[in-house]
Amino acid sequence: MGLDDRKLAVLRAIVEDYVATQEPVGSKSLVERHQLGVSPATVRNDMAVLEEEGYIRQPHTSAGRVPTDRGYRLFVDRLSRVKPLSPAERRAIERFLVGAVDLDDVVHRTVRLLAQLTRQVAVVQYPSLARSSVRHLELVPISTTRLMLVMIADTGRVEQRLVELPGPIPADDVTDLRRLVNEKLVGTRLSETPPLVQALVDESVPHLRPAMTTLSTVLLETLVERHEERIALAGTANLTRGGLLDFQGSLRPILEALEEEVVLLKLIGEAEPSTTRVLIGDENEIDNLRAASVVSTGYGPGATIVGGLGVLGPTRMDYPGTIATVRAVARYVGELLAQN
Amino acid sequence: MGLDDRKLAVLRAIVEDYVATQEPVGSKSLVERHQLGVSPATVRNDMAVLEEEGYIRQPHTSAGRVPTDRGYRLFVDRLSRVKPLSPAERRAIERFLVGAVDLDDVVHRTVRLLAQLTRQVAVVQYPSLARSSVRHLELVPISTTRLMLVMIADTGRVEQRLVELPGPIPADDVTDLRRLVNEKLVGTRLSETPPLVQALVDESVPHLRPAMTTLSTVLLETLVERHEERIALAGTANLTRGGLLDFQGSLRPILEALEEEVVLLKLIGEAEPSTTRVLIGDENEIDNLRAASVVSTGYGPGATIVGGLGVLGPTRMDYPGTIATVRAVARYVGELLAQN
DNA sequence: ACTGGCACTCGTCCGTAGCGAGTGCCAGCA
DNA sequence: TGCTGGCACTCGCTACGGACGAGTGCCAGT
Repeated sequence: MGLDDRKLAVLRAIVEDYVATQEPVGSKSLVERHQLGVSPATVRNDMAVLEEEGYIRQPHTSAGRVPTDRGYRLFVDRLSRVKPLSPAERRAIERFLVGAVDLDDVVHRTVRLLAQLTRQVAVVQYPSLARSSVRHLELVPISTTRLMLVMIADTGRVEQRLVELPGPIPADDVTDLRRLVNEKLVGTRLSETPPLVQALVDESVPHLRPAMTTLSTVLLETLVERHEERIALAGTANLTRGGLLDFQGSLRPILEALEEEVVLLKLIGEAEPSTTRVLIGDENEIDNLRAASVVSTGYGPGATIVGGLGVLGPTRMDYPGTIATVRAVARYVGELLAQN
Repeated sequence: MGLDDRKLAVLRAIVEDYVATQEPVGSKSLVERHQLGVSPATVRNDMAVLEEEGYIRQPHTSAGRVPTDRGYRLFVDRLSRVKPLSPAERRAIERFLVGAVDLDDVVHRTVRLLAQLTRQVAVVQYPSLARSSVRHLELVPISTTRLMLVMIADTGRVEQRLVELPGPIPADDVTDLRRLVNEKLVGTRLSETPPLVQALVDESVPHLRPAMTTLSTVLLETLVERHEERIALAGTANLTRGGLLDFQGSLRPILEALEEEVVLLKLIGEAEPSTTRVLIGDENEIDNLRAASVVSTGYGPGATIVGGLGVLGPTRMDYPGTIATVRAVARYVGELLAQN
């Protein structure tokens, strides 16, 4: 499949025009809007080749061409540079994130910022517990048979769970329990805690054992199994931009997918270091999202990654701009986290 | 405006048929589907009166009638009884809510349940802090100049905030601070704390005063001003049911409104004891939601109310069924909270 | 290898016509 | 007075058809 430079230029032009106008682009308007230096007829020949190779297609016989998912893929991989951010955007990011007091606050501001800048649906994963370490465990007596377990992670995440003890327990024992779990668990990565928690039970003195057993169950449940990941979402209203043209007329499947945490995690939770992942249309494993594209990346203090964030929009999106924005936001959030 | 019994029966029939079929209903099909005991011509006369009074209208000259917001209002107020729940629904509610371990868990399960049962968008407000009392305040040292403040409310809500101290502080002082704030604040309603917090600063011994001042600022910020309310949302995909007929073809304004916490709070946060509030179309103060109806109520342990919940859907909704479900769910949630 | 020319396709945009659901009105009847 | 059957009328919906035009594929010429 010999795609010479001009054919690639034609593809790039088609993608850019289509993204801008939302309308199939024909050979004539292409040569008018771009300095290709050749006639429409030549462009048509190139188009025929591009279509044969599966990079573009005609919605109708007598209409212009539209990029296919494969065309977008080629465009993203080889035909586009990441746009530098405008100073205005840069300022917007700083202004938005300065003044966050809280991890919750950071996440909420970030997701709104992303939605606003990209004008698409934004998704931000809270710092993953699996990638966090225990900073402190607190046990707060609620009544004689109830404790509130509060776990503070080094990433700023705070989780709490009610612990229903098998029987009443004196205040001194709570102090002991608190000391024991902290001694054992502080500083360890959450993913490595299960054996340590088991050890806590095994090693505990007899009169603490029942309480410790219950506590360990809750610990494992809270820290490892349930709730493990949290997600923030914003900008769903942006799905309605571009009328009903994107998403083949029905937002239903998209909205359904966005309600499933599992799905969202799959989209943005598998971040690898310093990569921006772009999933275009069909490449998406989730059926409901075959008409959408996802741009995602990881974020974290310094070089480590503690979570993912990204945006979801129509396959017809401004990839260079979106990629730039997603990266920039991720970097700023990382810096913000590093300050903790 | 003399609306005799038959005219009311006609209105009721129109509402029921329109809700069921989503199509304007004509005089002929009305007499066929309901035992009104009169001819279509008579029904037509009644319809003319109902239209004159503003309870129904014709989308087009040659089409059947559709209820107006005013018509729905009359229907809800005088023409419908709250449907008893089916045993299946009752079981669904119990099954769904049993096994919740956490306030977070309760809220999430509730909002999903509501969305599923009513097939509409569900909104649940977390127990309002303003209506909660302080159960315990915990201060966890993160570093020598940083504390994590954790507030546990009697409603189960847990809020945390990072406190940046003006200077390093020894562990003993943290203990003192903890004791002082707890002695002063535990048991008081959140809305009554501000003067007490101020008193804490005024009364504190000199060497604790700087730390206490900072702490008091954060306390006031966290507990009273910011974040004060939290909201959970589910079922947005249900907005797409009924094609694009509801909401006059554009989900945009609805989705935008749903992204604003303030708006949602206005919708469901003003609950009064044992009332179910129904807002129909125009009655809604929020412009974006003029095409929608909201059914909401308060919930809480026993007779007290700590928060609101409700659903949002097209004005063309099954009011009796929706009202019944919203009430039932609110009652179950209240019972669940009472167990704490 | 590129270009201009040309025939062809086909979606879009009217304008027209027939259909039919539904109405309003009226005269007649209990 | 209130209900009914009958009837003319409205008007949205669908189908049909023709003009238009953007866009294409192909081919012969440079």
